[in-house]
Amino acid sequence: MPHKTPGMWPAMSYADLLDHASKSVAGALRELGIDNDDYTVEIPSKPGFGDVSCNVAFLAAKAAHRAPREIAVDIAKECRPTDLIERIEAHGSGHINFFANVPALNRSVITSALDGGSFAVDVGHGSKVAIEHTSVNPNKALHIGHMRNVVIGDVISRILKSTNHRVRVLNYVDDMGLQVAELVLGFAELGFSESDTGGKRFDQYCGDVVYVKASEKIKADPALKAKSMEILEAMEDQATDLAQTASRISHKILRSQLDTCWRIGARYDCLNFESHIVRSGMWARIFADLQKGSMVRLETEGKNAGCWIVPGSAPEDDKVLVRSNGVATYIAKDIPYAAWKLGKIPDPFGYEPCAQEQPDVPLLQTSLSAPEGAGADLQSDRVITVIDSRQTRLQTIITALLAKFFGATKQDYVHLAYESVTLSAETAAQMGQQTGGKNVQMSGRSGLFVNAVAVLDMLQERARAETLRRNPEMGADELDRVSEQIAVGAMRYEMIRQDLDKVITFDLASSMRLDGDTSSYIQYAHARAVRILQKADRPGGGADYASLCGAHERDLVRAIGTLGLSLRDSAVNLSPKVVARYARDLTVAFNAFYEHVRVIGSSEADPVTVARIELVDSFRAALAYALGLLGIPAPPRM
RNA sequence: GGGCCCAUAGCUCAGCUUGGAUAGAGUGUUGGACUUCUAAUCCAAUGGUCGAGGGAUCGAAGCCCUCUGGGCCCGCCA
Repeated sequence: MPHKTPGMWPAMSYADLLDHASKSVAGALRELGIDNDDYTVEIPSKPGFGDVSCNVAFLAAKAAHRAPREIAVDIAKECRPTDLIERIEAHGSGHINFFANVPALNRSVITSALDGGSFAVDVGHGSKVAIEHTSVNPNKALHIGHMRNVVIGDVISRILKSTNHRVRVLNYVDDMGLQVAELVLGFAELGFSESDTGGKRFDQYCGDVVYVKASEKIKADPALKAKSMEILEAMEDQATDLAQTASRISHKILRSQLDTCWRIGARYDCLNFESHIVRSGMWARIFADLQKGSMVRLETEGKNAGCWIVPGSAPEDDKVLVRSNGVATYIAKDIPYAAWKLGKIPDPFGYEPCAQEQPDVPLLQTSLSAPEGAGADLQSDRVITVIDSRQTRLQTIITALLAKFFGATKQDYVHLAYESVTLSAETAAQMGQQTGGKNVQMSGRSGLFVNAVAVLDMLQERARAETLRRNPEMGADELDRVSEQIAVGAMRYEMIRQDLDKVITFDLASSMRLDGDTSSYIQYAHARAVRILQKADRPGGGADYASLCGAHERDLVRAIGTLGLSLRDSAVNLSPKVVARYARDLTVAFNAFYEHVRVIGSSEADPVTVARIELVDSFRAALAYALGLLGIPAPPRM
């Protein structure tokens, strides 16, 4: 690569540019005897105000009893240029604007972008983070609501890995819950066949047919309700036939679910089974300690008589830990589990490879028979649990109890909440549910949900038709691969482009869009860049970085150079959306460049052409990295 | 009744954490650009009492308070 001088140029060019501006201001303030360190330097939202802007004059105006613009003039006069900053101007508004040395900045951004791996930034300093996501009850196929969980969790894990965190990804499998028991009832009591699924995938058959039917009958028949509770109790004892059946069925469903997660590129380090948590005796040990203290008590009267509770601030806030029949509640089971994740208690599990082989990275699962704590190294300094916001209240309680019992802080144990995915009125109507024009919550119990695999398959068909239309000569294998990559990207992007606290209204028709603010818009630009690079001879001559000075080139350079800033922001705030928007903004900058600036055509030894080719290559590298953070594939053709 | 979240263009959303320059995208509608590195693209026009009111501030979409509308949660289910 021409002009690549490792170590000579900063790896994070825009972060450095900001740093230069900040130090320049600090120096000026010292000269002027102004005492202020609250000011910020930032990249202006609009062009025309320089490359970096500082607000210090506004802040200093008050103490000095002077107009911001006057102070700005004084400060700007004292600011020293650097190798990245050419000049400094006080703007009439009071802002101080820094103008970059364009060739130096271009060179810096391009060389660091072309230096593989230089996009990563250090936020975590090597700290250990466990991320738990997916955690779908093993009684059904994943629907699009679950996909939001999987994608958020997976993207956060990718972002944290790229910001120097040691990340472990966990998937909690509740193989002992009521939902599994009700499904077992469908097979054991209602005559559903385990082998004849009517051509459906097993998870889909169980969730769409058996579970829905069983739920319906249980609701109508108290005897069946009692029966499902019996099954639930029987499942506690591994030796019973019902426990064996439950285990066999839930594992079979889990296998189908994992296929779906793997299809969209999610990977895990360990599956944690609730049955193992229960049978490990973790809760009993903690409970014995708790009983000695004053944080829990046995109720003798009132609605919770016979239960062990954690007293709340008011009687109605009391939370039951152990039921009157002696069985621990979900909250009780979650406390030792959370404590285990945080390494607050010894590891009671052994680990063994998951029987179903995961692509790319090995997958473990908890085991009670394998030797304990066999080097899985899962326990972490910080735990992030991805669960939808309907469980915020419960998670708040668990966080508070963890603080009380184990001294874990809010930073250690994070509930990463997101709003749910609802169905549009139109899509609900297509599924036979009239909602009077309103959106509706999905419901596994009543069968009102949109299957994730079905959506992926439809997306792939759409993408295949579109790709074939443009690439009639493309072979079947490549067509399959590319259309799958487009489908996966579309699904993932849709799940993270909005903020976590926004409800997603899923509409089947509009989810099939491949233009506008979608992942295929972004992927398409990647393919365009790859095509240019394929066609261009790479002469290896000197690049004229000063020539990249038009608005389109400069916008593109800025977009490439700010990847690290977006990555840091998204990691600190646990916000996948920040990277999604970055990828899109980067793409917008490239498309504008592409439309207006010719790359190939003139002499390819021309230093201007060399610079443009390097710019395109830098863009490709930055975009591929950003897409990697989002788990969105980057096809070279589409 | 209590708690959490949301409200910005016709629609879907950025911007709010850390107040500062003309509030931005996509979509929709209208018009335009393919003998050119892929038109899944681009350009132009259109479109905003930033839910309402009050407060602190030189300055508010952003901060504080009140209210309105909407979503979600409040089980010996998970």
